[in-house]
Amino acid sequence: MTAPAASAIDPATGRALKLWVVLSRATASIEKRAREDVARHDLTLAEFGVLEALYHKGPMLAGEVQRRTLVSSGGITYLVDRLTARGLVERRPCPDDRRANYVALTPEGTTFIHSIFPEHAAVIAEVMSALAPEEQETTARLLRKLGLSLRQAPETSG
Amino acid sequence: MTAPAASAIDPATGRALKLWVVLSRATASIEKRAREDVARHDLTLAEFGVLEALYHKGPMLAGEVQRRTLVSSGGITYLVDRLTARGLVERRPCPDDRRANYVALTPEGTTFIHSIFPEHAAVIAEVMSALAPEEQETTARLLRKLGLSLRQAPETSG
DNA sequence: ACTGAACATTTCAATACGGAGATAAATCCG
DNA sequence: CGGATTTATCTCCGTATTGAAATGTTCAGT
Repeated sequence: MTAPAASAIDPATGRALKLWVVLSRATASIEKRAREDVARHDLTLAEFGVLEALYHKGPMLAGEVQRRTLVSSGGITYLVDRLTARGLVERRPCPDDRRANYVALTPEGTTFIHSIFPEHAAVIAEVMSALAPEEQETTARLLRKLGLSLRQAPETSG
Repeated sequence: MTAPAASAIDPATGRALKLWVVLSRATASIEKRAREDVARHDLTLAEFGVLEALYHKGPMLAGEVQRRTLVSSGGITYLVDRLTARGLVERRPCPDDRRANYVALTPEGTTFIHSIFPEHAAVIAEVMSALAPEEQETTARLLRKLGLSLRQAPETSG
């Protein structure tokens, strides 16, 4: 009688809920660790994400960075403003489309992310080392499947 | 020349980073969906989490709710304040320890969460239905392993 | 060329949440 | 018993983030 409604949950739903809880917790734990790591350099995870995206993909349109880093359109402006103020990135007008503009690392920004990325990657690697390589790949494959299904079918029921 | 540093990443680190990206994205997508669902009832996910915890476990000390819902100490006060203002939960003094107090659902709160929980659970179930039951269990098992390792070993390197 | 719709980005106000220190109660130890 | 330490919660402030409306741009149709 201590679990009033849980008993009314069918197995499939219970399984889904359990997965959701575990997924949330694991992500929160890792995020916390990652956040602490980048905080040493006075960065938020979102800021780090922008730098990393530019580092690995080169200059991108603001909208691309936005989609890649999963922040709102207002958020990307804020982030780029902050990083610009620190001299790590810069805006460049897009010649083809004057509505848009590129965001690119400055030389300082490149040096900076180049120096801190490996440490951060090492932290993530250590965190994930709780799983064997094969397990990591299995998890990634399943989560990718899950994530893709959500982007393809935003609203199904009705 | 378009991927300046990625080539310098060893396979194990690359695997870990890839998993981290996929994990973040999947969680963000599901969180977004879950957030939209509870927003219909003018709740944040954190508020829903508090209600759900109390619903399934009965009255708990504020600190327990905090640990379970992964918010800060300041956050739990804020959440309980808001839910109290809406008449959904109430604080009850703890007879044994006057510093502490229980947080419990009011009758209204119980009715409320009872009426909305199944819908929310159904949303989660639908989201997770992209994975077969066995896949869900595998994912949950691996993520649990990952999450546990983090709580047990907060700081390893040094 | 002119109108209006779609689009990329920015501005702006609102807010949920985290974190440090304060408060108050319980516990421990001499 | 009385002072020190730990524990549970709250208050206060900062701030990252979102969502809506505004701004300026492109493009299709006529």
